Amino acid sequence: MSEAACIIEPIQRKRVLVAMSGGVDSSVAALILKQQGYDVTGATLQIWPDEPDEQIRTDTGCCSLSAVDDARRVAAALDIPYYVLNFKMLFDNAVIEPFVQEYMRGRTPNPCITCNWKIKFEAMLEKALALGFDYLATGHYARIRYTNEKCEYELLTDAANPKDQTYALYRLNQHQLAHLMLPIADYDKNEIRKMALDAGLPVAHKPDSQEICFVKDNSYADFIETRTGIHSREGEFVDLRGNVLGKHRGIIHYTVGQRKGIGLAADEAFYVLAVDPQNNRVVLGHDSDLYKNELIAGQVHYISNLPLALPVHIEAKIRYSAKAVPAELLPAGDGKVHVVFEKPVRAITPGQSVVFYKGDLVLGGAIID
RNA sequence: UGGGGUGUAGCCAAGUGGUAAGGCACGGGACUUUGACUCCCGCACUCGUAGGUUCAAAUCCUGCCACCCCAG
Repeated sequence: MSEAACIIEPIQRKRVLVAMSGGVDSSVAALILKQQGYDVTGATLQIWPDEPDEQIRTDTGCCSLSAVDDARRVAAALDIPYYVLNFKMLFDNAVIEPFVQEYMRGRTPNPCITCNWKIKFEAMLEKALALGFDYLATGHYARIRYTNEKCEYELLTDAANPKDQTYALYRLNQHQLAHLMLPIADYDKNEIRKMALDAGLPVAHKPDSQEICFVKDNSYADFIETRTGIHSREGEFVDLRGNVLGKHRGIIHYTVGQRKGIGLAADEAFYVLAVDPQNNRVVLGHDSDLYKNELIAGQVHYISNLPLALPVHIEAKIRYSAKAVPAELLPAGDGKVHVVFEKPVRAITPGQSVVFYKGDLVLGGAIID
């Protein structure tokens, strides 16, 4: 196939809106683009309703309000225009509400994936394009490549980079990739911090974010109870045979593979094997009971427009910090997929995403049933 | 109130004269842009209680208390 066959022409203009979280990564992303000569503007999403002073957090979190202050200072230091975009309603509807509902159903959602999917690369990107920008840029660790063979954009991991974030980006499509820049992809975290330091950015030493951005103190269960007004009901811990082992504090407190917080003393540690919202039960077992070699997943998404011929051998990753492991991807009816792993994997968790890779290439992913 | 047994941290449990293992739970930290896992550290100046023997006792002796079992 010749280059002439390609329909999509890479865009040549240079106005870039950088999604600035107030953290080091996105700040340096803006820095790099500016140094490369792009017409750079910064923007922070305001996604969480204003609250009194306590909301001014000084700790981590990709999206807390202190993020706005930090991002604004970085923008000033870089001498670029800066805006705050109010996405509170959308964030509430598209991220927080589903997050809460999923937990109520006994599942374990990943709000960061939803946020990237619905907010950053959908709503924010469209907003940027509507405002006349050519690109949206973020501080994610992942690479984008345009291939002339397929006339498509590809999302790639940086195998050497332990900060790889492709797991959270598997919902990207061709349109989005065509307008997305990930400037920090070729650097590692130490280099990024050094660049921030050298440029005198005020966030050079800010710690990495790590909590759910809209939940304080990691107490997501409290958050759910407060928001829904429903106090979680106590229920039974049972073993695989249905024997009652004790009482749990409400299913929203548990996720598959969890050890902490069960409170039962035994010869061997107990882990959550499954959450059963119908009977308000939590099934417990031991570590060896957590390994399974297959899963069914829905809401399948592929990055390429070209259909992926199933079955196909891939590598699959079942959670953010897991390793991608060899698996076979099969059709499962209803538009779902059946993933069969070569070796059993630990703690397959409903609500989490399974992401498909082929070497460095990110193929797509789905949400585990 | 006859006989036997047991009593070590929140739970289980080593230890039988030489100065309190371990597991689970729990707490703290590291790691981590979800929830987890994992890793590291901590966790009985004290062994039901009161005395006694001994250079030295959780370990031996005695009283008391508690619980369990078997008998009537």
